[in-house]
Amino acid sequence: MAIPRLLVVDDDAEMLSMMTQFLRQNGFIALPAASEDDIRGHLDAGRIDLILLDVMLGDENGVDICGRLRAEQDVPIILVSALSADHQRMAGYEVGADDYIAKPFNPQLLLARVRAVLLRAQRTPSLAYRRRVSVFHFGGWVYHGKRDEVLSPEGFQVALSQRETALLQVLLANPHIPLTREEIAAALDVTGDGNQPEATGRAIDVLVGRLRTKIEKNPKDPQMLRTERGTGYVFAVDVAVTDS
Amino acid sequence: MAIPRLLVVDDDAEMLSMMTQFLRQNGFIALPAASEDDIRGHLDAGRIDLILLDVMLGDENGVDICGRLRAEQDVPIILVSALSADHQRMAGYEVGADDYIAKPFNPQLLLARVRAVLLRAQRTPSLAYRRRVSVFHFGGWVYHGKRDEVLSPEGFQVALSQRETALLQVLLANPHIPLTREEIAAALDVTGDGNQPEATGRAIDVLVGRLRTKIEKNPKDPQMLRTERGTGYVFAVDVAVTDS
DNA sequence: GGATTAGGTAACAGGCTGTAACAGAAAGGC
DNA sequence: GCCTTTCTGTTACAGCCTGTTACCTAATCC
Repeated sequence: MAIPRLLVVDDDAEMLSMMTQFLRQNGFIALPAASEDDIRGHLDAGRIDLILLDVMLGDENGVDICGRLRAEQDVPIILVSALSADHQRMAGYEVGADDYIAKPFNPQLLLARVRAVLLRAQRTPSLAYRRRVSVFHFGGWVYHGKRDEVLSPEGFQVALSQRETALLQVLLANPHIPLTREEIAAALDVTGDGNQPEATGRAIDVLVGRLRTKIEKNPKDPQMLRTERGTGYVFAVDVAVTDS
Repeated sequence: MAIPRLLVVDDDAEMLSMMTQFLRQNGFIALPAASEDDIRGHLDAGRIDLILLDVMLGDENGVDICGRLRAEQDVPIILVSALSADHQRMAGYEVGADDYIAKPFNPQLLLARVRAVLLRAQRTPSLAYRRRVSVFHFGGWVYHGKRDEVLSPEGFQVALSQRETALLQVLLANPHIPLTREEIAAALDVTGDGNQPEATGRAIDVLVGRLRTKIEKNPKDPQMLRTERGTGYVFAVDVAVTDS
């Protein structure tokens, strides 16, 4: 993939400058925009791989804009907002946003989400769609998105719980990319109901352990779902996706 | 789907403001209107996905307006009224309203009904109409709406109770869309007599279980009528609709 | 090596779901 | 009207799922 081109939309000039600079420092092409007209101009002018769209745009509403853009195009959109209230979050997803980040955000989290959305978008417009139609191959294993079936290299069907399946989907969408526990929790909630992820607890650790017992030959020495000490976890296998 | 555009019609300014604000907070585009002329203006001006129509409009009658609109267009209509007397309710349905809500209503119930009606409307003008004329194919099964007959992939006719049939219709109208128990109950009541859905009880769970024993090859491991833990149920099959 | 910190996981508890059993309601049949 | 059958909601119980806690081991730092 060529360098991803991001369109950053915010009506606060300082915020806009800060975000574009940060994204450029991290290897992206970041273009600033301040209004829906700006966005449309950029979309007409050239390739845009992802839009980072502020929810509060003066008297305009980012959610509405997102809805209108999505009705016309398949460009991935991440909504950014100072309001982290759940209903807002849900409104964003209903409109077809690919992800949702609350301000103030952790810069690393922003990068991780941008990368995750770009990776997903490389192949198909929406994760939900992909789940319905795709088959994932990884390390001899097969995951049928349509049937939620997991087949071992030997051809045995393995039963995963809903939460384990969701984790596997997150990993399949982000192979070779280290994910923090927070990122995983956030991604799981995207797939699910959008609750604020819990601050404490070892839920992700335990979930990872449970998935390992089911898909790792030797869970004590995991080959695919590796620990990145001090960081989180990595899905260290190549993933191939086919239709059907 | 883009953000649903709702037209809220009420001659009480305070009520109108309250409802539009609440709907906007929940991610909808809510447009206010106070008269039949207002409604026609909006309908001519742009897309309207659903009309929330107060029955008492000064000297006008929402039921009459509903009848006239429906004679001309297929826009879904939910009637809202302070009078919950049964004859009023029936008058509403005879006129072609898609649902009927009594004031004062539970806000969450309003949302559930709005969503249910929108979901149904996504595919077809009216469920009643579709039932009369359509044949549904899903996972090898066939449901003849006209005759209320269900045929298994092997061609055997399967007898469903009234309630089971109603549930199947709701599922056929919403494939791949997770439905909460409340949404299912509301949709069933629309199909039925419009009773307030019971707050407690596991009626939907049991109903789902009963339908599973009849249309799932292995009810213990359902492939079509899937559980969405913490949410509700999803009809996870593609549905094809043909005339005849 | 010893101390400290991070990660793995067994055990537990609470919540959610499936379902058998029961009872009241509705619909026929006589 | 009375009985039978069918339908459907409620209840209770069992089992699964999942987050928390606590303890242990492994890695890291000094």
